[in-house]
Amino acid sequence: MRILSWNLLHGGGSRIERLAEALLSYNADVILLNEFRHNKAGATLRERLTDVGYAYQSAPHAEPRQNIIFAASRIPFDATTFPGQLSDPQLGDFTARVLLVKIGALNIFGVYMPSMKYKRPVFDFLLKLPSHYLSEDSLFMGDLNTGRHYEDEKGATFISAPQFDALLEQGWIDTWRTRNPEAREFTWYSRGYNNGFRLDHALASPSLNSKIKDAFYSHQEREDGVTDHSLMILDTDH
DNA sequence: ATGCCGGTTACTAACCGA
Repeated sequence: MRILSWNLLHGGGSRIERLAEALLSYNADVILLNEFRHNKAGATLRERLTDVGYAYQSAPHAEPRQNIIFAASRIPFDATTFPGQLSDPQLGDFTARVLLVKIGALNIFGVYMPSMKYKRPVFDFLLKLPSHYLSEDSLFMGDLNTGRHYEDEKGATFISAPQFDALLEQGWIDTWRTRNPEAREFTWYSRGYNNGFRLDHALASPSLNSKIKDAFYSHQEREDGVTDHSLMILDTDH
């Protein structure tokens, strides 16, 4: 099974045809998108996906201008979004940021992490998930908007790096890093900081990790200006 | 050192995103 994750940047807009073309070229079984929007570009993309067999699609309810998470699959799945659980006493409620795509015994949590302090309740939600997920075939995949200091960024600027590390300490496995321990690749580039950051990740449970044949990024589309993030692909034995 | 930028649109000002 091939699982693909990609951030469209503000729903895609006029770039949507280029995004669709690149997306479909990878022939993934399951597609997780960040910054999808329920607007014209979103509808165009859904049509393209439906046309080539992605009959199963899911996204939380949202206003057309909101950037949300979206999943499409050629294999039937059960979808669960997590909005209510993510309310925070200090930060308030916000749109669903986690979309569970359940395919048989495989739990794929598509994640679109907010920025800055708004990451905290979403990380807390992931950290407090029932422990059975870690012993099953499970995955957190998407734009986590963070990574490890000095490894996924040049310095130590990530706000939620301790929570990212806490997920790894729980036993979640950074599928790309464990296969590329010394590599330095980035999935987003800041012109302001003049630095690259690896923000897009796939964290797998041990049993799922043992079934992953390959975990890699494609940077070409980002370099060509199709969107501002690299895309990520996982190939599993499923 | 994130918006002063840059992309998007229930558009041409307001929103969102490292």
